Amino acid sequence: MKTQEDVEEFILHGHREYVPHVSLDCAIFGYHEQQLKLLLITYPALDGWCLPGGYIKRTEKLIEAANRNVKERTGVDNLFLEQFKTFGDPDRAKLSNFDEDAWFKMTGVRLTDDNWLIDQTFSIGFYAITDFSKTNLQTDYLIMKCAWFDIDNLPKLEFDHEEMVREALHTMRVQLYHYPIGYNLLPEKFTLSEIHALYETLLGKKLDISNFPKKLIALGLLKKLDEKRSIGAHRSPYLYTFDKERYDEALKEGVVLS
Amino acid sequence: MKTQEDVEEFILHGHREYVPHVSLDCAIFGYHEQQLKLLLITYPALDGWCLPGGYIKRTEKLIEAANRNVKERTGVDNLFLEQFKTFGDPDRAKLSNFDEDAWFKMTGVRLTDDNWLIDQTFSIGFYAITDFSKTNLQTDYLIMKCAWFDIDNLPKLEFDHEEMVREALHTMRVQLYHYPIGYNLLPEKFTLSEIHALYETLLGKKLDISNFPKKLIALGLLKKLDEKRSIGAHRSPYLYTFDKERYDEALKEGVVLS
DNA sequence: ACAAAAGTGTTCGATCTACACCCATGT
DNA sequence: ACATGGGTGTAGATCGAACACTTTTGT
Repeated sequence: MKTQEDVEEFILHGHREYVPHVSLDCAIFGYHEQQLKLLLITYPALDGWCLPGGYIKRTEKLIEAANRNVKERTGVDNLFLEQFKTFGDPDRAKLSNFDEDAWFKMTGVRLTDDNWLIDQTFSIGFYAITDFSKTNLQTDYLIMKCAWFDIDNLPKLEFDHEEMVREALHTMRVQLYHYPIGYNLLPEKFTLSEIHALYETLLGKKLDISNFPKKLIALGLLKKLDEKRSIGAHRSPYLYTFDKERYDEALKEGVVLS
Repeated sequence: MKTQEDVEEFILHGHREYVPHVSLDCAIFGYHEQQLKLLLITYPALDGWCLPGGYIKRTEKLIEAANRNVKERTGVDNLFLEQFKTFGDPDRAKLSNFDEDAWFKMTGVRLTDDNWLIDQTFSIGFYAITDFSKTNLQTDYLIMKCAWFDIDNLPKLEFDHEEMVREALHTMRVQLYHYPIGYNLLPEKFTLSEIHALYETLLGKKLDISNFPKKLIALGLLKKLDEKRSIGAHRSPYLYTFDKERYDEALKEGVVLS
């Protein structure tokens, strides 16, 4: 959505290119140096923050649409993306404070009651995780703001997006030991401390530093390398990598050691 | 869908009452005496079998629509119903062998290309389990056949419904120890043998008879009663019930002992 | 007494948890 | 040598699988 013409076309005739009544929303988690953040956006004429989302093209597979969505906001492609739930109660998208005039000013089009965007819409929830320091946030003609928020300090969200975030977090945490989450969140080679911090942050709780590596290695997700990294005035830690083969299997099979 | 007028109205103007482009499909598993079956239906003018499904009324919550669907087919209300995945790839509903003339004979309406039923539709998958001996299968003006099939001997299914069944089975089996599945599948009071047979059948594998009760009791799902049941020429087994309070918690919390 | 089914231990090993301990490194 | 963070080891508890054993019941 680059120009105002794009927007007008989308509002008036978007249902030709996109399937109406169905959208997707992405809970994109961002990790970096022991901080867990969530990407939120704002739409024109709406006060509050929302999960980034959008409609699905008639030619697209579901996962492709989710990927496109994530890429449009963050610049990052081919992230690990996983469906967690679909939302569709009739009152889920009730707008509390839609400012018609502000919308008109922004878009140049009045939203009439018969517009395809007004009708009830189901939303398929996806979640993803990326390294927020490597993203390149992009707004849009229809997306006013786009920013990372600390997961423990989220603003009030519009629609049913707070429930979505709860469900997304829960699913992500359950799947953390079973899917190749975290693959893109660490450098190619990393230390145990780094992955330990990552898992603690994602799970939001302490993990015993001694038992933690045993578990991951037992699961076969980690490979110990023969290299060390110098970190200054302390003992040099060994480096590890993810066992890519195992991870690819996991993606196909769905689960590592089910 | 009782009369031909209903059907005509539905085909021509259904999108007024129902949300177009979105449907749901239910994998309804049926259990009875160590048999696991799946409910399948056929539509007019289509050779193959499908999962029962339908559209969602504009006034309905998602779970209510799923419930209505299950009740319309089986007569059973208020089953445990759980979403497992949403399907929406553009080619998922390609009809291989749609017989236009047969459809016209059945319904009295020709399906034109601009009909709301023809357009791309996303489907939200639900699964449920019931006791098939207590169901009362019902067909419809738009549902020609409706029958239980042995889970190990399913016919070829239309659309992407084979994938749906695979996913539904997988989700059900993962959730078996965490959700109050099976609550409606056994009599109020039952023996360990009965619930043991149930779990073996649902999981499709043998479970050690000795360790099995320990696990369920440890999870707190079972309560041992002070009664026995006489079963003839053998030792009388104790009776058990589900711990309803624990189960209700599980429904709210989502998980028993996460 | 017996067959058949119910129900209870008991052993062994794997896995988790908590914590104490040793190692490496630069100042 | 010591402070600091990296890494290993171990004792105890818990869990799970496998399998043998005892109990109950009607004939």
